[in-house]
Amino acid sequence: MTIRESGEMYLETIYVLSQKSSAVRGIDVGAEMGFSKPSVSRAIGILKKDGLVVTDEQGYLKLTEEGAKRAKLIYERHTLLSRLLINIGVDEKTAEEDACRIEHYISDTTFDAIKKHVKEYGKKPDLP
Amino acid sequence: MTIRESGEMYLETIYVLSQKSSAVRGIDVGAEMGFSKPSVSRAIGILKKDGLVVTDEQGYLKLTEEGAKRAKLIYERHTLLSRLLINIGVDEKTAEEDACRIEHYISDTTFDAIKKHVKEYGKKPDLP
DNA sequence: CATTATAATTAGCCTATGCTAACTTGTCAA
DNA sequence: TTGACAAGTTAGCATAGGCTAATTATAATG
Repeated sequence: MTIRESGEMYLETIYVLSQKSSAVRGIDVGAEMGFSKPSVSRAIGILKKDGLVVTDEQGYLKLTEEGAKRAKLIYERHTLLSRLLINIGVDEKTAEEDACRIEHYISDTTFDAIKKHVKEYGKKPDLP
Repeated sequence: MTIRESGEMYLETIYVLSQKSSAVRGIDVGAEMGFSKPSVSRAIGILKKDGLVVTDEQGYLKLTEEGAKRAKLIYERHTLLSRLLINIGVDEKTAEEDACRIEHYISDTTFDAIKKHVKEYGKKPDLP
């Protein structure tokens, strides 16, 4: 089964948190996303079942290779979309928020176009 | 209650069909959207309850003033989004499809920015 | 007028995805 | 060792929004 918007958001959140700390727990994901523990528990269960996330010996969440690949893709979409919006004059906060909602619905084609556009017209330096 | 993505799509579809024909029925909406009659029936029931759609004496669907206002807003988003995507190099078909999915998630702020951008850089003539 | 086709509705199922309440588990400190 | 708190899980509820099957209502035709 293909993961959905919700699953993508969880995956992306785990990815982002993993970059700040190697010790990411469900509770941290929930705190970041503003969701309850049971919601996180179930969502992560699905990601595990789909082979995108595992729990290490200490009980911390780790993305599998496939999970990391997918998360990066989503995060890249997020970043690029955000920059596109900023390029056309949207303030950063709003761009960030809108990118978050829109990122799940963009086709690869549009994604490529945005990538190209941001490369050509981007005023923002590359993020780390 | 505020209508959601689904409700917006139904509303927009009724609006678009109403421009081609003044005799729009539930079945036409279903055909256009690829949804079953019961799905349409329920969705339209909600739009009616929300005062956005009514049925005229002949049983045809009509948007109320409020319904038409909302539908136009959504459709305008659709159109502008589509043009933005075309402007940055996405082919028309994909732009159309993506706009359809994204249109429900754009903030007013971003919408205004897109409007401005399309006005300045738009290569496409105004649609009717 | 009766039959048939078309449209709409009702009943009820399914999945996704949020929630609370309650239980379990594991760690840590008194 | 035990008690307590934090993290995770389970059970079960709600809503949104698809679906099929079956019914009802309306319109058109032999």
